[in-house]
Amino acid sequence: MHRGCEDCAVRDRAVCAPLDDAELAALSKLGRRRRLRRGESVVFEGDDNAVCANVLSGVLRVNATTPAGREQTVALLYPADFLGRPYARSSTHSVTALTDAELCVFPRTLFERAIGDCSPLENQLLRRTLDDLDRSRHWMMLLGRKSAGAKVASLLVDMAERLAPGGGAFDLPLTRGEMADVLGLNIETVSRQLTRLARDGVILLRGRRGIALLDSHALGERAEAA
Amino acid sequence: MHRGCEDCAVRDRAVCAPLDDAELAALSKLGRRRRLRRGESVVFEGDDNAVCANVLSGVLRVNATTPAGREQTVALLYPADFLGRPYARSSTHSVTALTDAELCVFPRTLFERAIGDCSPLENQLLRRTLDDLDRSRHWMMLLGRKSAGAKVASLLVDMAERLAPGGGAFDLPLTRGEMADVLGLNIETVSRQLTRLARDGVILLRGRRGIALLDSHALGERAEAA
DNA sequence: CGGATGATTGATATATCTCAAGAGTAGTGG
DNA sequence: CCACTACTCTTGAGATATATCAATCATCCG
Repeated sequence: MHRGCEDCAVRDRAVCAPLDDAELAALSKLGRRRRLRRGESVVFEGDDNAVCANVLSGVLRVNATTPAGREQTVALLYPADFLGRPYARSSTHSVTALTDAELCVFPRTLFERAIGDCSPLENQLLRRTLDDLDRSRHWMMLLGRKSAGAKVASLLVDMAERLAPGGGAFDLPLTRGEMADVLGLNIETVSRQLTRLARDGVILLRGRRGIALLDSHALGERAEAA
Repeated sequence: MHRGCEDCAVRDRAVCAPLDDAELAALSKLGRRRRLRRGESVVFEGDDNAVCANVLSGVLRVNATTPAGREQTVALLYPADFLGRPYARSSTHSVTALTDAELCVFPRTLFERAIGDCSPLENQLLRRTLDDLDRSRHWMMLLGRKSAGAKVASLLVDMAERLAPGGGAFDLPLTRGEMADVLGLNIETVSRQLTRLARDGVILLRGRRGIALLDSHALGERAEAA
């Protein structure tokens, strides 16, 4: 069955953080852990919107598809992030694992009931959703007004903050093509911009996924440049 | 002073819709009506985040500024929409009236207290914020992956739904330049796309702001085209 | 080691931007 | 009521960033 929340890796950072022991016990009865392999989806665009979840480990993407069939990634999910869309019967996005990942999954309707029964949970979810909205709007600015070079630099800064706080080296959770879907670019443009950053000594690329930020300051400048 | 909520134009559609009489009376004590002239701002990027509000009439825009100084509109607000960012000390966006407008304004901290005291209000705000997030992500798809022609068509469809449900003619609340800021384009490109739609008989332009959708179906197709 | 997939690089095409000029609309004040 | 002046909008020509197409090259995995 479901193990308790005592050993949860994101106990103090997920939506459930503000719950007291009794509330947590009630909520934990509804949840199940689920492992995902890289490439597996939890939510499918257009399908029944069956689940909500907390991300325990790994990186996921939230994708929308253009009517013409092109993909746009509208959010990246990291450990402790909340996933899902309460109060909607069907899902307008898909959610797919970019790396192997682990989730704490709740049936959507039960989770909605938990929201109604547990005011700290509702409030925390509201705060998170407001944060997500800010992030989404910030990303709109990037998509609408930044150059390819600034987009790529921004994404690297963003991922480094999540995956290697303090700076240094980390593994990219995304392929070039996946980065292109996040940034509204194509594969070749992403590749060229990375090559240029490496040539200029701002980053160091090691193999397909290895990256080190050699000059975070310069990278930040490029993320903000016209 | 502040008149009651009985004559409120958006009584049954704004965040306060689910409140009972007592709850509404308590909330209404905190709010004041405020008129805005076209061009006036209620919220300034980077400033103290002092207010939340309901839009009673008019159209407003929520803008973000690129570090390089370029503008991107991240949301349009219509009557009954909620405006503001609870739980944040400073504001990351500016909010400006595109037409003369009327708001029902609440001091942010008092509104936060009301959220805590009134569970239907909190739940309604959560639902709205989730809707806003969906809309924002949908717009990300447009910014990242649609062509100029599809962007302009999409915006027209969107505005028509809000301003002239049922189709037909309405006045554009935005100048060409303001449309460009919404779509991540420049003025000339917006103008050319509109001219083309008119030449093709999909819309009819009358003066600067007048527009009629002659062929909503064709417009929809163009909004979805590659 | 070999094959498959993903990444890089180059040449070319094209959508959108930029720059520049002219035309249409309002609004203003005589 | 009619210039006059401010904008805003349109249109065109040319520049440029990014996309597309195509080939080669790494890297990873079995």
